[in-house]
Amino acid sequence: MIKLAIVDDNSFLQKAIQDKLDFFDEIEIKFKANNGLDLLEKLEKNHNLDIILMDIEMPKMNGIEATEAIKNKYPQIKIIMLTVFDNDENIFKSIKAGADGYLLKEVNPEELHNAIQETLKGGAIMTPSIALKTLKLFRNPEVFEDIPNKEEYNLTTREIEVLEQLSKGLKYNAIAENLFLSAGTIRKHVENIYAKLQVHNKLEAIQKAKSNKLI
Amino acid sequence: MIKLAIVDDNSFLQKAIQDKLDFFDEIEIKFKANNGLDLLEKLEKNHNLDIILMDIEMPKMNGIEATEAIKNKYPQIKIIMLTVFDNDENIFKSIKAGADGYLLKEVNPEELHNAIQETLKGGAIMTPSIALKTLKLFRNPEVFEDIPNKEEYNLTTREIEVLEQLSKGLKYNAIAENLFLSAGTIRKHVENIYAKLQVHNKLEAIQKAKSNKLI
DNA sequence: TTAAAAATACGCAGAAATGCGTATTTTTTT
DNA sequence: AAAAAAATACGCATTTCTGCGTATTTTTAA
Repeated sequence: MIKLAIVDDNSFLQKAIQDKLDFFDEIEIKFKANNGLDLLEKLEKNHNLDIILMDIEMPKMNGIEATEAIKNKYPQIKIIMLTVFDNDENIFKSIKAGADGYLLKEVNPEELHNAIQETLKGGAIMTPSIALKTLKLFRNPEVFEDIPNKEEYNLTTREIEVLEQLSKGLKYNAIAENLFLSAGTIRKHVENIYAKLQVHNKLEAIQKAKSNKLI
Repeated sequence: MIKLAIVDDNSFLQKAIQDKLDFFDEIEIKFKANNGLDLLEKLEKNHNLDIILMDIEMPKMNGIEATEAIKNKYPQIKIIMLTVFDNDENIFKSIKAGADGYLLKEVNPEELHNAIQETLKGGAIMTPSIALKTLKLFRNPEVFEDIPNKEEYNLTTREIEVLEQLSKGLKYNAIAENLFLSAGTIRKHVENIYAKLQVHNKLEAIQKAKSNKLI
């Protein structure tokens, strides 16, 4: 059985999607959620899910933010965006957030079913109009120049230096030797870095630093 | 009638494609070419064409170069890449060259027919495995630079799954919960991953996996 | 020239990760 | 049907990391 969830703030559209899936015996709709927050709460209780059909425009937390959160916490769960809008920004952000597919709500039951199957097999599915936009975005390298996440973290020179060493996979002792400091000092710098970036381990710190072009 | 051309240096594969299309009455195979140069010469005489099914690996002029040339001279002609290889480099270069779709030769007649229709309607079609690679390329613009020396590490599916979770910064306990395994099993997988990649911590494993496009 | 910020350093406690060994069950290949 | 590979799981010892507290010295800014 395929364990699936539907996320949409419009209960009519929720029902419409459900109706499309009712044709298929091996799909079990584990639950429905009305927005990203609602979904995260429900996943907190039970994350035994294979795939999520996600609307984008929703109150409280939209589908893109939710996708990002889920892919960080439960990366094994597949997510297909299912929306009425196909504007570049939504597509681009959805892909960046980690969506595994992107369909328009007008999709027919067979296509939806096929998309679910292919996604679970490890492929990806897009409606042709979306695929075209994806290709066009691809040919246009400017889009990759990120919307500068210009948050200000106020890392000091020393902290960035330590981050750079961290990002090489070096242990505290090795970094201390490299910089002619005590290991304790390195630890303290790392603590301060974590506090400033609001993370709790090396990997998260490095990822956040990279995505903000601090290193 | 849809006016179509097939470009492939292997006459058996040319014929195989033709056979797939013979089912469909509205498709007219205007001509076949054996390589990019051959195609350009034939277009010189008659460019009254709707769509081209293009192989990539060909002598004299390959499909990517041909696509670039044709999109420059006859941009109204649609081009679907049809190949046995789905490596990142080919996909990336094809898209950059202006291809309107990308299918693997194992595609069945209905899918091929559908792809032709959708492409002529102004959409784009990719097989799921290609679409996935496209999405990944999208998320990792760095990969555009280096075509790596894909070493063979023989990681298993499970090991890659664990690596992916590791790369999100998840702790062993969280990974265990996500995959419904014991933490001990995750540890063992990680140990085996380290042995295979010849590294000794998460960060090195993730970096090595990424640079070899294992994740 | 003070006050603030940054850099340095240590200690303790607990959490997490790593290395090595062993062993059973399940799946795949031969 | 047998052999090999993959996936599962535990235990023990050790290292490394993380969080929190405290404190001194150096550098920078008001």
